[in-house]
Amino acid sequence: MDEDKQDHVDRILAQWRRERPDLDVEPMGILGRLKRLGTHLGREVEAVLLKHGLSTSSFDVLATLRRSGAPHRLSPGELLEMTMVSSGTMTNRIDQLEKAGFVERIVNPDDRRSVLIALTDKGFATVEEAVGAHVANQQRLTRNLTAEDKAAFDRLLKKFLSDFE
Amino acid sequence: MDEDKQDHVDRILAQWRRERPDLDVEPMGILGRLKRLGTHLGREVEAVLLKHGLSTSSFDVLATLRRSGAPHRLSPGELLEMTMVSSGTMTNRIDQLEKAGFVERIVNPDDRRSVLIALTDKGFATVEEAVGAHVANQQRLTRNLTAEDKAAFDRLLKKFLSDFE
DNA sequence: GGATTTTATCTTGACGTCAAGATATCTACT
DNA sequence: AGTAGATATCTTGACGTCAAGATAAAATCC
Repeated sequence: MDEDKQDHVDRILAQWRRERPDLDVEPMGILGRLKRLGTHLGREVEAVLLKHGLSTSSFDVLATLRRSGAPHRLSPGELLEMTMVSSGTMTNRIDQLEKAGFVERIVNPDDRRSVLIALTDKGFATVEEAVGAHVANQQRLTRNLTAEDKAAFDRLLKKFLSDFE
Repeated sequence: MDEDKQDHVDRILAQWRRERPDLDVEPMGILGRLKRLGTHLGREVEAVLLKHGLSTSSFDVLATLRRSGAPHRLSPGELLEMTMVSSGTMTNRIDQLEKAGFVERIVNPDDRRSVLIALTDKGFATVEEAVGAHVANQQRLTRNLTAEDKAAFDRLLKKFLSDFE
């Protein structure tokens, strides 16, 4: 199934083996493919969300609120925990979503340092539509992997990821 | 080996299953882990290169020139083909590297639209050191994967990646 | 109850990226 | 030769991100 065909990363590794035969580049192959694949997938995902007026960043926040369940409210701090971005980035994301009318900031009467980010009706409707298209897109993107591939891949990803979180 | 332990992505999927049991979220698990893993790995890589005064972006360009072999010169267009970035991004990267003294722009006598980007001695020395540390770091990052894991992972990545390039 | 430390969020300035368009040069065709 | 189209690079303006620090409010400690 063309598994032995040289791809872009193979050519990079071949160059390194020629120029620096002392280096063990096996990990570079894995990490290089992982990075390229991530870039491709990120662009595919972005393209679909854009049709719903959302960036990946915006979608991530709206989706986090949506899947948290009613009443669809979380503090910026709680959103932060779930999204691997800095606090400044989260402030920026919330600002945009608020400007677009997808969320609103509600003062937290119990802790005035804090604030609650609440999905508006418009935000809820938008993310509800977008998540359907997003999931369908994810299925499309993985359609060429067999069930066995997907299971093995997920197991390896989970194991690898566990080294970092 | 704790493969059944809930990780961050498992918790996200559980939330979606509760809120939207109609969605098939298996692909979301794979793509979510891939994205998070990529982010973690990217940060680890960046940290090591930073010790050599390089960003990942800068290193990518210098490494491409280095592994192309003597005389370590490529046009911006050739660099573009190998790096998945836009032409504007490449111009910006070259500008920085030139300012830092790692590369120089040499006019191409055969085609005056074009230019050759050449590693300076300083650039060569820097990338030569950096690539050693980088490869060692990549080995460290993958040290918890068995030889079988790595082979299986690479096979799956290559297959998946082939859908996009 | 007043001072200190901790927590939660936001602000600032810098960087890397992209899409779209500008510029300069080359190629091909008449 | 002259013109039209293709090609190679650079410019511009907008985003998303981060680290570091600012601000404000709570919690803790004496």
